[in-house]
Amino acid sequence: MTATTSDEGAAVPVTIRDVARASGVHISTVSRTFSAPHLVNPETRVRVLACAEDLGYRPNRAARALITGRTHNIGLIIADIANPFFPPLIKAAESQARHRDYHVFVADTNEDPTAEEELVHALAKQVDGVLLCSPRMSNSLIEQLSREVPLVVVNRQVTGLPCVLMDVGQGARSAIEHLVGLGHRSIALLGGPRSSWTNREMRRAAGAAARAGGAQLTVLGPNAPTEVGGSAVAEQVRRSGVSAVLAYNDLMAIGLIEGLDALGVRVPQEVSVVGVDDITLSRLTRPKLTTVATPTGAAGRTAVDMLLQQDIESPRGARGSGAGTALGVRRTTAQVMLQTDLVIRDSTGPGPYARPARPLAAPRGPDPHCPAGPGIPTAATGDAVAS
Amino acid sequence: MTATTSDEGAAVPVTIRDVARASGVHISTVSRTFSAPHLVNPETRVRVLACAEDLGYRPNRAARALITGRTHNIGLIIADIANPFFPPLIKAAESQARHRDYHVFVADTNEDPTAEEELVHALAKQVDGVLLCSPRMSNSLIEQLSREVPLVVVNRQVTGLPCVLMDVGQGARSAIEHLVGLGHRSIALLGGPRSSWTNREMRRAAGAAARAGGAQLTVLGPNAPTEVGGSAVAEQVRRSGVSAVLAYNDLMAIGLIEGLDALGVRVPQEVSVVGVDDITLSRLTRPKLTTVATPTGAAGRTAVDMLLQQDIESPRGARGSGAGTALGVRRTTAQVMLQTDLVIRDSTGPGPYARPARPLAAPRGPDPHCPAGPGIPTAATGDAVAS
DNA sequence: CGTGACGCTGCAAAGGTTTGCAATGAAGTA
DNA sequence: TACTTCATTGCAAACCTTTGCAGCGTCACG
Repeated sequence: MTATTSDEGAAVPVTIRDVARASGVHISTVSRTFSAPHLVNPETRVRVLACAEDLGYRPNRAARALITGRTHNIGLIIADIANPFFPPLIKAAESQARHRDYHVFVADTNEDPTAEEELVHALAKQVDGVLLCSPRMSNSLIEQLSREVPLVVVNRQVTGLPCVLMDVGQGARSAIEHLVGLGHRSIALLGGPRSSWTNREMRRAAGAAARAGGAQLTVLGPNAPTEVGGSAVAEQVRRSGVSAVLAYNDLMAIGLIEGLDALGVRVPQEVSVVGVDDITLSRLTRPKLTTVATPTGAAGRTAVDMLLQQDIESPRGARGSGAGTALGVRRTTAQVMLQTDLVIRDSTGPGPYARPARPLAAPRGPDPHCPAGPGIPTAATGDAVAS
Repeated sequence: MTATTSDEGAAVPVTIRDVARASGVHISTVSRTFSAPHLVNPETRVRVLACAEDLGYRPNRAARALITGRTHNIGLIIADIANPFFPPLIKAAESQARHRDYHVFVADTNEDPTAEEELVHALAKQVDGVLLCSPRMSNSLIEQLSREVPLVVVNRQVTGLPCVLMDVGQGARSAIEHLVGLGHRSIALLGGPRSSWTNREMRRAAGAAARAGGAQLTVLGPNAPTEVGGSAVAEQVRRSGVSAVLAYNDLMAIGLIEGLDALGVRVPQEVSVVGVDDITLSRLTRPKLTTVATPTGAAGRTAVDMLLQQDIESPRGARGSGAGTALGVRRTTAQVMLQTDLVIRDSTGPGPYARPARPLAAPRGPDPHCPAGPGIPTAATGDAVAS
């Protein structure tokens, strides 16, 4: 009869001390049995393990963290869990973390910069590092927070901090070239949140690509990066008279298509629409969405790797004179840029300046209006990855 | 010059002790300044707060948790974050928790019962309680785990534990009655995961309703509760010759519609499809999905409330002789059942035994085959909540 | 037989915070 | 004046674990 575990209800929390008492050894031996098994006699070890099992002992991770300075948790701060862009990233990060014996805690900020900051503070001491995904707060605040807890930023470039980026610039360029190749010369860009790095990148790249292709780009926004954000601008898109739209986001693209549909504007017959992300949903709506696929899974994995690598090379343990949770010297500050891919489906079609479908034996002569800038490398158009 | 906060890089973690030194009081006074302000002299308080602000002090929640036994965190274990059913629940839970000064940590299990168990253990000491959403593990295991950490179960009935349930039985009944009312007599039920409580409830209720309505119910499954799970059974649905399908889930319903489409079977002209959940997506696909709306937001809020209530009434603090983290005496064991609602959209239409569209002045006489069970309260059919 | 090495274990401090209790001093009451 | 009350603060134990150091016994080697 040691620490009685009453079988019904209310279990008394069993600590390392109970196990020590039960197995007749010192608590340090029990501790070592779990954290440094090779240091304890095999016989003792099995006895201790048996007692622990018997009592249902589980090490208190909070107490352990207090002294080691390592929680074996990582935090994942997400702008909006409801955006289907994120779950694949979350799952990839989780699986990668699990392989390294880490747990992931996800927190949602509702696109609110204040919530972001508060969450970083709240997580700081309970995790070994934080992945900041598509943050909405300022770069300077991010830098400041990075002094409190190791940070890896996803979808945002912050100098001096490790970042995982997706090449949406390249993606936007491909999309514009695709549209230009289809004969569109008047294109709208549906902007996302103002504080989004992705948004700025797309704008820059799309502008340049349009200029190079002899097309005119109208920027509409900023808008909420959701379906309603997209459907809300449908009227504006129609009035603007463009024949094609590149949306910040698949969700917005889908919302826009809905909105246009409600206005009696057909996609892609009257307006072509391209999204970004290639969320699962984009394959399920009609028309299926042409979109720029982003490597979300790879981003999650990479981000976790970078965070853990950074943790490992820094001093572990908060013992001694102090520099606590893995801060300090020489942090990896690598910035990784991942490729994106244009996936052509059914929401894009020939525009007003389109050349005839079959280059040879064309029924109608080539469109005289087409000023098709000479050297545009019109990326794969007809025969691409179409679903 | 007290604890120097080197401005570039590597900040030394500042503790309560630093603040005490800086403001010339004992650490206990600093502690009280934060956790029991009314106990300290206003003048002292402002001085301490100023120093704390100055040094950038933040209480170490892990250490605090170690002694109070309260982390002010709650864990949220989710079967599959990628299922759009969950985000609204997560967000509602988060917002409710935030109001009560709690943080929510979300973890995804990939529908894996083992991961579920492991996650509960990992979370146990780092949160004050766990919300188990649509768990896949056994009831007995859940009961056992509930001895380690306060638990609230969502979408599963476990006797002796607080549960938040959605009345999918009622939902399935309404759906079947709707279909029967439309003239369907041969209906399939697309089952979900075997270990799902919702699945069993639906099966039971749908079976009863079909019997009452004089229709025949074929159960197909179990299946993965995803689009691919749905599209995978399209062929089987076609072969079975049913004219209507009730799917476990909107995702499956949408997948099924896709799959049928690929086989050239049109919805709702040839087969009617009803989903469950009313995820945002169900309004965006064509045809728009008829579905049983579940109150996910309410479920999230209620679950958090029940958990916190349970925490509050139990002994706080792990001081004294012990019953530690909020276990014990008289836990609330309420089981809440939330209403569901049938939302009729475009994926359901008249079946083979349909009565003519206009009851009066019918062009064709009433179908002689229709054995329409006398007293079926065919819930709102034509003029319902249609989008 | 003495010495050193080694394997195993115990001791105690440390990590950052909370909190019951006691001490201090001032104000109020009799 | 003596005694009580009250507000404020300090003291130190406690939470659970890890870990450097030292002690002990055993064994091998010289």
